[in-house]
Amino acid sequence: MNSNQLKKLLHERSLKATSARIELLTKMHEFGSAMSHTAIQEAMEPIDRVTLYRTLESLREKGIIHKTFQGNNDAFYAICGINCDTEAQTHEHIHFVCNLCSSITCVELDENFNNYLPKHQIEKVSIHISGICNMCA
Amino acid sequence: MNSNQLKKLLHERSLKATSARIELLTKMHEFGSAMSHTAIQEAMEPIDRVTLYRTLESLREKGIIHKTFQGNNDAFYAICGINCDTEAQTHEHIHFVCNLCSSITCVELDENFNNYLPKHQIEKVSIHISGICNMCA
DNA sequence: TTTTTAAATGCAACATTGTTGCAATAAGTT
DNA sequence: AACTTATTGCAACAATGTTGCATTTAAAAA
Repeated sequence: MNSNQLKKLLHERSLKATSARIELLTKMHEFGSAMSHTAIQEAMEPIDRVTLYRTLESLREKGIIHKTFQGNNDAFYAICGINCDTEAQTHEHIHFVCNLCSSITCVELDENFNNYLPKHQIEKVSIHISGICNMCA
Repeated sequence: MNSNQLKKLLHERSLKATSARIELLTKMHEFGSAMSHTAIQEAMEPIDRVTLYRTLESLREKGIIHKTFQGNNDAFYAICGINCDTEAQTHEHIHFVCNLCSSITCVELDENFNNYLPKHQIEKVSIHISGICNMCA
């Protein structure tokens, strides 16, 4: 995804195509899988911490990236529609974290979880799985 | 679970039966479902913050409680074997968070996730589901 | 029961992470 | 090019988590 495509995407979601946003999305795209907040911060150095928080939040609000947690309190982020096979702005998926290469694969989830939770109304599902991915196995 | 049972449990795991540990486990047991770190801190007032961190960590290390994250960075904790239907010290389950009453139900997970992730070696699964629980529905 | 000893606590100080307000800057519009 | 508004960068603050150390407490030994 080049700079012009990113600008178009940002404009579609009524966000200005600022250098911080373009750089962030480019870095995440290059990285190829989900990145932790810490990893993003390092990759964006010497960006202002506050700007990074606000940049991530604006992109998340507009559904361009999504945010999850994986067993510790370092949030991680993935580009929607690049790491994930869906166009929906909100969607559920399995995050598979490889314990060897640390890559995070997003897998769509379509199973009916009501089998497990009868009478529960399910509004949001997030699944985190870790192990060894097919590349590392 | 009374104080003597708790003392026995702590001794079995080579932990001293200190008042902080007994009080914490009693409060969590009374509460009935998983509690966030914030909720625990409030319930334990005026406990020293450091002591609470260390108490939670020691109980977690010995598999008496477990720790997970649910969409934000306020960790939550549940007593293993009380909130969960298993004796294993490490186990996988679905956490169902009710958006109305905020209770957290643990549901055992036994599905074969390799159906979703062919060739992946799955070591750890954590699932977070939120919605409306059967009590609130 | 008293003494011993090792673990756990409480405090202070520090480190890290996340937030708010505001003036300066940059993006998109006219 | 000038205008308008979102975004940035900084400073200050707030909240969360960690470390070292002297004191206290729990459990074991005498």
